[in-house]
Amino acid sequence: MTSPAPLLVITGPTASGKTRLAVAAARALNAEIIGADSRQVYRGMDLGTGKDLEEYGDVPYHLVDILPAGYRYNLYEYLRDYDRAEALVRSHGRMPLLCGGTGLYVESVLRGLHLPEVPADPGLRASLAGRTLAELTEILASMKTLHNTTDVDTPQRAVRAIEIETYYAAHPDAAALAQPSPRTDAVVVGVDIGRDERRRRITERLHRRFAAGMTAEVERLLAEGVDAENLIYYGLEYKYVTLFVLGRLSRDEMERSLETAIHQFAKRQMTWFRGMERRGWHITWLPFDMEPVSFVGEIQKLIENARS
RNA sequence: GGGCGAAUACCAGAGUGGCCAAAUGGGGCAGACUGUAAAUCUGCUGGUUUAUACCUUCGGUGGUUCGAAUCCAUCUUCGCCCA
Repeated sequence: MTSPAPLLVITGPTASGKTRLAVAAARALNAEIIGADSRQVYRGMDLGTGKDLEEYGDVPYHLVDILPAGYRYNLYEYLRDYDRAEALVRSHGRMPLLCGGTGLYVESVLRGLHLPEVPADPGLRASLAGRTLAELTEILASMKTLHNTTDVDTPQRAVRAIEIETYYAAHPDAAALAQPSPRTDAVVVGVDIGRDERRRRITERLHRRFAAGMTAEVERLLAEGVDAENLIYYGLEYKYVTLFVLGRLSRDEMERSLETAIHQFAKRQMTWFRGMERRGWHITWLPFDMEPVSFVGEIQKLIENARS
């Protein structure tokens, strides 16, 4: 009796070439790719998110192009969709290959986190309206141990956190569901790329994207009725190109700020991965410029070791 | 040829006798982060393994002063204006 296929994870910073390597691995290992990218979920946002759909060929992929541009996806929805996607891949008798650079999504999957649906509570929100962040923080602290800082970054976040805690208090079964159970069947590979090379590739890729019509892509999204504020909220390419299209930034300012912002984003991704390692996740780093055949060979070894 | 202005840390830029290793912003580095995560937030950023400490720094040189990034002289470079 063979043990079930492990969960293979391929992550890394932006512009490291994750997709290409993941596709090679999926072909060799009979896997289907599940995206772990908070922006590639949107349809019509291709150049700016670096979707590279043509690289997939006949390899099935999930959680890419699943939502209309302008939608605001979140972690709860991602985990819900992830669980469905993994079940679907397994029902095909294939190995799930989680690929993407959204650290929060990747780590949440690895932690075996499943969040219950917590509906908005208009009454509660109304009763908390106008409270200061300090007051909200105090209320939240009285409900649970503050285990993170982003809950109380802004009043809106704090209100949502209180809303969730209130719901948990009334629904113990939902609270129980939110207890993570870390997965032990995962093999995590990181695409390793040095800082200078990473920055070079980001800059180079950015120029290619502009040449390929990234500005036109944003103009098209706006013309289709996607709200500019939502595009700006997406950050990076969509934020800066939208600001340029709206005339709020000159072309030169936009290109410079965007390039810097992407470099900073990649750095933040690396901070997340280092944090994951400190939290106990083992990531095997393989060089970004490895031959796909060798890359796949290394992964096969890792999977065999994990099985024994 | 004459006149004026400017030269400050990686960059921009404040400071105009002591409270200045020098505001602020950017960049960079490090970090946090469970319902926004390509988001949001925090710390550090001349050197000395710790520092309410010392050393080196504000174009160069030489002065004035108890004390200079700040005042004076001179040189260099850059910008502007009049010829």
